[in-house]
Amino acid sequence: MVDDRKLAVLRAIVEDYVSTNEPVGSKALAERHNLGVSPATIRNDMAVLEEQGYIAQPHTSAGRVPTDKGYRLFVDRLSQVKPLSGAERRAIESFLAGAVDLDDVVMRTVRLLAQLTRQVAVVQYPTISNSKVRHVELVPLNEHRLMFVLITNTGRVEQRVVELQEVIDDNRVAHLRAVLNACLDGCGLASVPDMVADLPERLPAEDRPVAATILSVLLESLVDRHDEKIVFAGAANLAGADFTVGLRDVLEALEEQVVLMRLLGETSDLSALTVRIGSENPYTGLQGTSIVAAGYGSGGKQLARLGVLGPTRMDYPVTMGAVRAVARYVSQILAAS
Amino acid sequence: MVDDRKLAVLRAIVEDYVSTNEPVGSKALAERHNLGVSPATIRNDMAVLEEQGYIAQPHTSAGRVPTDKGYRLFVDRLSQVKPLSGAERRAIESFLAGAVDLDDVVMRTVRLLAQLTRQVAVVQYPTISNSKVRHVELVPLNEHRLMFVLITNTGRVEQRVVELQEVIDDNRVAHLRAVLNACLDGCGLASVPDMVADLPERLPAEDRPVAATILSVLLESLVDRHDEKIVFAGAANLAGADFTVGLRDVLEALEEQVVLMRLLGETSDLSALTVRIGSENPYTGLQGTSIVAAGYGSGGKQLARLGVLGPTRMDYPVTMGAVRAVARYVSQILAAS
DNA sequence: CTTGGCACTCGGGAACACCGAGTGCCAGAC
DNA sequence: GTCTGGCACTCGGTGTTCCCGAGTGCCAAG
Repeated sequence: MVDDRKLAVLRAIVEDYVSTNEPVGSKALAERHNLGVSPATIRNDMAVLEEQGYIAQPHTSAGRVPTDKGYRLFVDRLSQVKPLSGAERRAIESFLAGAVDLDDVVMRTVRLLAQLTRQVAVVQYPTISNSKVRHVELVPLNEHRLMFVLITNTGRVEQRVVELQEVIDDNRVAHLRAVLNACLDGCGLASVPDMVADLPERLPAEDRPVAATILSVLLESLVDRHDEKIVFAGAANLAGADFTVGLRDVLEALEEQVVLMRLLGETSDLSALTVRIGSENPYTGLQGTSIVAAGYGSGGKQLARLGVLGPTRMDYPVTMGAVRAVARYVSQILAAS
Repeated sequence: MVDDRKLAVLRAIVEDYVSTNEPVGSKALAERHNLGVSPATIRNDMAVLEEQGYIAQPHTSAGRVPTDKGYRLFVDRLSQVKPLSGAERRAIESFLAGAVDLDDVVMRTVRLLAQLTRQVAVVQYPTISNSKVRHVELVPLNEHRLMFVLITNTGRVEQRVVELQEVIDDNRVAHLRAVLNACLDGCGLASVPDMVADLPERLPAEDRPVAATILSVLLESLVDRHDEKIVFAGAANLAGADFTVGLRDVLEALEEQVVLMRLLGETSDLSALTVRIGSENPYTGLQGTSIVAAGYGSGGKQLARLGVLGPTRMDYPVTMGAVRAVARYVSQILAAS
């Protein structure tokens, strides 16, 4: 039985605990929020909430602290995403507008998010498999080597050096380049393997070995980048917050691309604002932390995700507002470029 | 007056303090190292060393701790760089050998160094101004836009999107590309501005506005990257070590490209192994840390620097050995590619 | 110059008492 | 039935005191 007042009490507990970082007691609650009832009544409610697992006592005779389950209820039913102030929105806009290329967009985004939320920001590079080929370039470096550059419509550039078995002159390179571009231009990266499967047969016999070498490198570069690149910033913000779990574990997780990847990405719905609270998180070592993430991408299609990581005890409405806003602005920027 | 025995005492103090992280007293010294004299004698020596500023007492009636000046003397005169073990060398080699491009080399290097030294590793991307142009590519994106790509001999790729005022067809792009490459191929980046200064005049009048736009972007991309890119890894290693100064300051410094840059780069001699100890370091907030850095680069020429940052109380011989070894191997890898 | 002896210092840990915020429970009021 | 004031109880955190021992400086003798 969870009536309205109990929910109000839970909300008050979460809010107070988030702002003070100290277990909150019945008396303080009655004073700071006008719930219209006495501390004793609140105590009764708290006893019920505790029994149901929404709050807990660090030890007897201390105030209550929200549990992960309590935060979850708070996020789901008791709070609203808090929109940013006008000044903040303008700051985001002007800060992101100055970006010169994709790297720059990502770097600015992650810093912005870290600064805005005063927490650790994490940004995944746009997933290559959702992008399309905009151009393929072959650049001869010397007789036996050429550099292969793949440019996608998200502005991403993949480069590889290809070692060739035989000498190849500029004309043949130009021809290969033309064939490749004709074949791949505008084609989704996911379908590249299909498109190039029969390509060698359509070339003069002499060019086939070279083409095969290049294609293998091309395909490899696609697979390779399946381990998506992820960057983070704002680690300094961890220093202030004291984690129940060691700071070391958190820092280690942050440097593990794979872990970060799954933190952001392991969700079915890319577009929604997802919140993962404390133990909902699959990784030990990140038990005391929550993740707020959102998808972003150009043209309505979600390409990748970004988010922040902070202590479970975070201001969810504000954090969610910041993440959502940044995701939207980045999407705009990407769509425009 | 610093006789040999006093130096031996200082060395013993540094070694013991580094390994135990506790102020070291005269008795312990006499036991652990066979200096052939009694604790009382050592006390006298210690009193002299303290007076000269090489060691200090955290408080009366505690052991001695090396000062920055003491570490400096130790590094300069009392220790030798410790070579890596064969196993470590092989590990480095095989780990770096798998790199596919410049980004990958840098990323692997920084991780390797962090793991090897158990400290924070910092790697600067090869300085573009020491590189040469290998190829310039212009890729039409649509009628009003083209992507400009600059490839250097260090494998670095700079890309910019150029917005044009007028429609430009493929033939004119091809022509421009040819002219640009003819003019710039093999030319050092530093001399690019000179080389292109009179280029517009050598083109047909109709192409001049377009060329000017492209060139301005080109020049800007050179200047822009003067704020060199720097990456770090191993922040988790900071969690263990307790700094006299706050961990937060260190993390903040690490995320400030400019600060890192100067930490690594502010030295005249690129090739030497440089060590900056505690307060020798210009930045408050990094007082309790030391930096060990070395230059690296392909073909005997130093292109950039790499190093590690750790508590002043670090094992200098081992750290220096690791930094030197990694710098050498990276140079080899770069030279080969 | 080195050494053993000796008195002195002082940080850090253990033991202890105390305070007060906070709780649970109960009887009475609305 | 629900709320409220009262009351006894708990217990973490803080401040105090005390003591120990590592370490020192100094001095006189070898």
